[in-house]
Amino acid sequence: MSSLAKTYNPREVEDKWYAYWLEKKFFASKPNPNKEPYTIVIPPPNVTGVLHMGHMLNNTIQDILVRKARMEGKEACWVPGTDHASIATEAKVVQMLKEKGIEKKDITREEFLKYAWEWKEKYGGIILEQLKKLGASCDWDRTRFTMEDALSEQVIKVFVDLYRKGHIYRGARMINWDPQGKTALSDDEVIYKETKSKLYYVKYKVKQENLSGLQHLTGLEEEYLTIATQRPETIMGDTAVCVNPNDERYKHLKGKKIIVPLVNREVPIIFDEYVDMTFGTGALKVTPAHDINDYNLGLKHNLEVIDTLNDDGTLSEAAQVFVGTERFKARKLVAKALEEQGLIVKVEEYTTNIGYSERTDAVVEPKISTQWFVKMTDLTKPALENVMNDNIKLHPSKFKNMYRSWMENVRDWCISRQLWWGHRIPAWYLPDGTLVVAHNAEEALELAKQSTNNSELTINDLVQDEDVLDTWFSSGLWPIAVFDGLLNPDNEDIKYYYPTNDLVTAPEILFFWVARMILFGYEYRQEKPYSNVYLTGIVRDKQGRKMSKSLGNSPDPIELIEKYGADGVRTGMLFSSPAGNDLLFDEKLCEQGRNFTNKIWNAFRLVQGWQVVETDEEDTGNTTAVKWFEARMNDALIHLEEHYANYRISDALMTVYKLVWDDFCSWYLEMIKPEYQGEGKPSLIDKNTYGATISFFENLLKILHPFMPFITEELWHALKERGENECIIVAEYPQPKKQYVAFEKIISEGEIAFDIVRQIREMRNSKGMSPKEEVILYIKTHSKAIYNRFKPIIRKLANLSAISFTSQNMPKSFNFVVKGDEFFIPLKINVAEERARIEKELEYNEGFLESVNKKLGNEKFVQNAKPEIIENERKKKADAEAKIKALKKALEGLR
RNA sequence: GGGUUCAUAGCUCAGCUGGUUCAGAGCACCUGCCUUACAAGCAGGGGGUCCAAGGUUCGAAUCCUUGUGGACCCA
Repeated sequence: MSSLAKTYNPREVEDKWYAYWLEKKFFASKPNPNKEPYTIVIPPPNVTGVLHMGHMLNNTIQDILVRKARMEGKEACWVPGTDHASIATEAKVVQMLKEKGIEKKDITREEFLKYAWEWKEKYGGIILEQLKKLGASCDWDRTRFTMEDALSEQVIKVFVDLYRKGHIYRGARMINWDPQGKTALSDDEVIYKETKSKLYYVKYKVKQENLSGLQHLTGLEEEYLTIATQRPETIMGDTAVCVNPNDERYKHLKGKKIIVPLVNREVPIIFDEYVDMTFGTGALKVTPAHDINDYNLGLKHNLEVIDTLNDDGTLSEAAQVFVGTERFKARKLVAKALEEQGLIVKVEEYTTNIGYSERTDAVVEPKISTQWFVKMTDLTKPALENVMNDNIKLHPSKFKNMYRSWMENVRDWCISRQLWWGHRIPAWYLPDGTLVVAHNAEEALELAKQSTNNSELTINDLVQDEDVLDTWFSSGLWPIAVFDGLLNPDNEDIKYYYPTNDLVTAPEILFFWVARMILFGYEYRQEKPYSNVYLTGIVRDKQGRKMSKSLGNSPDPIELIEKYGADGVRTGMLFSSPAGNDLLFDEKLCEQGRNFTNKIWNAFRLVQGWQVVETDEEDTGNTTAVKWFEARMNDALIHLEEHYANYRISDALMTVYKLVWDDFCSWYLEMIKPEYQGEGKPSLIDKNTYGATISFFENLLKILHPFMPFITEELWHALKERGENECIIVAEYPQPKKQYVAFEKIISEGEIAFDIVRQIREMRNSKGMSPKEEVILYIKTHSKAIYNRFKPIIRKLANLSAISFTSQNMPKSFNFVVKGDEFFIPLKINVAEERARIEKELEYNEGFLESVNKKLGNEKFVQNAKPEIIENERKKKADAEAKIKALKKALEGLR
């Protein structure tokens, strides 16, 4: 017997093969005009990142696609790389400096960047190393980084180009300010969460006109207007109070002024239908500097803008009171001060949606600020069209609608970030404040000299914009930039690999990233960046919670790989992850994956213990077994191709899983398994069967390879001596043959045979008989021919001492019916029990026949249904009738 | 509030343009087995009013309407 371990040990093989593939340069790709290119660019993970379960899923899928394409003889190229992730990385570096006792504000930009690069060099490659453990077959020689010189140059070029084409502008706008990260956020980086808050009802004093006597006449002492606000700390920035012109309660206030509490500012009462009369008191305080809607109202009514907050979220000088106090503390202090002045009418509990920074989780502050924007309306047109017409296909397609609604309602994209780590905006300011956009300082100086007619200007007169670009701006260029397609638009790589084929990413960044790549693709290559976008789901825990560090519910992928093997984890991830659906991850899935590798391993152990003998013995059923499996495998290959074509990777895996486990191991190998020859002696098998089996095994390994690269490479070499470049990673992928009649015939014969085997096994089970106890099977049929081929197989699998045909019913025997034929096994039986069993089956079949007859008896059905459907009903009827007849006869035999 | 999307077995999901014995798969569960490849295994089995109510149709898990409940996007 073999010396191989009973269980597969992935640790012994994974690193070995990965190193071998690298050594043989199997992942490397060069443009090859004789081959069709197949390209994927990796969604660049953050340099700060370590591998998480989302990456595992995402990159496993990419690797599957790439490996299959490579085996299909395509020039497969998977470009890896990382993303500089401005906010996240800067936060990490600031944190690191803090631990060293260095504050960011105490060092220069250059010093800071030096630390940042050091940090990047040290930690930035971790995630890529982890991907290697997973088996990712990236062309590592092509690894790129969004902030490396070559890529930065491309980013700057695009910025300047867009600016000069008029697509980029600078403007004062209400932006989302993250006071913790001290940066502006795009709308997409704000997460709205339902938050418990309070609604304060505050009295504002209406200013009385100085008309003498009037006051006395009307008897009015002092009039107050009550407003409701969630943010009392912004009161000091109020520059109006607004009511609805249709609101009867306030009509008399037209033209009056009101006094803002605490700061005693006199502001107008304005009228606008924007105000919801039913909310709060129907009176709205207007703070243009701190609310987007108020800002718009302010624009419309020409209100003063008073910004009462500093960048760090503390109150500014303009607030006059509580200057320097943090905003939430200020809220309490203001409320208290108002209370003391008797101006608080009441306070209500209130639930509202509040925006949080995706990066720092700080409450986002609406703020007026000068930022850089990309004008989106002109650029989005081709990006929308080509997704809607399926030129770029989204998988699953349900995301098309979401994509459209976003693209149709797109707002200008705020691309500046108040950070140091990133691509610094190539804009320079002259002493007089004029702006020059250029590729570098030298060019800027030249332009400045020209525009000012001042040749005396020096580089020291120019001050570069402090801001950097949104990270998505550079990652939007990724599919072009990794091939240097912006600086050398006609280079060989970009011409060969672009457009790429597939992109695998998460739906949550469909807009952040995917849309922007598409938009840039059309702007700079007049071509889509890829043909298919496969959207994976979010990996969640068993309870459906998103995996997160704070919850601590995410397993460490590397530990999982150590525990179950990369192949086991890869398949585990895919067992339950249809495209676009969230994956509820359970470690059990990896266990199932590991068990599968073990199953394959043991199938190999079985086969490798065999020895070929020359034999003249007549066919033992092996010929049938081989033909049957050949047909089954072909069938599976056809389905497999369909699944791949539709990006149903999970279904593709399941097809292979069942083919290997059920058809190959449970049926085929059991059919051909030779007799045990005794301790230490190899089992003997005929040459044809052995050869066919090895070839089946090879094909199975090939179709398994994209899912389980390591074990398949190991067994590929264990199965046969191979040359040093004859690896499964580059072996030819099996193609299905055109399905022909012989295949269908043997599969249906096999189905009957298996039915018989199952019936006999069930009989043994229900009667508590040992599988070792041999029995005799009698078949009563009109068409003996259909059993000819499978007779020896049925005998072997059901452990029968003999199979005979009979023309008579056999009384006192166990009997069953398959497809209208009767089967008898002489046994001591309980007649009543058997009758009951058969009567139950008869009842079901009669009911079924009745429903079929009803259908066929319905004139409208016969008139309207398609011919093949009617034909099918007739066949069902005939089958049911034959079965009923046989069951009735069986009952007669049991009298 | 507007939009998109989903609801099928205990769990995760298939089920394509209505029609195969259509009610499925995997896992889980139950029963019996350490049967010389595999107990990380083998053999067998039981699970569902296809969210609800209407409608279209000869025929509905599938199409339409309404409702309920969830998810996501946008405000």
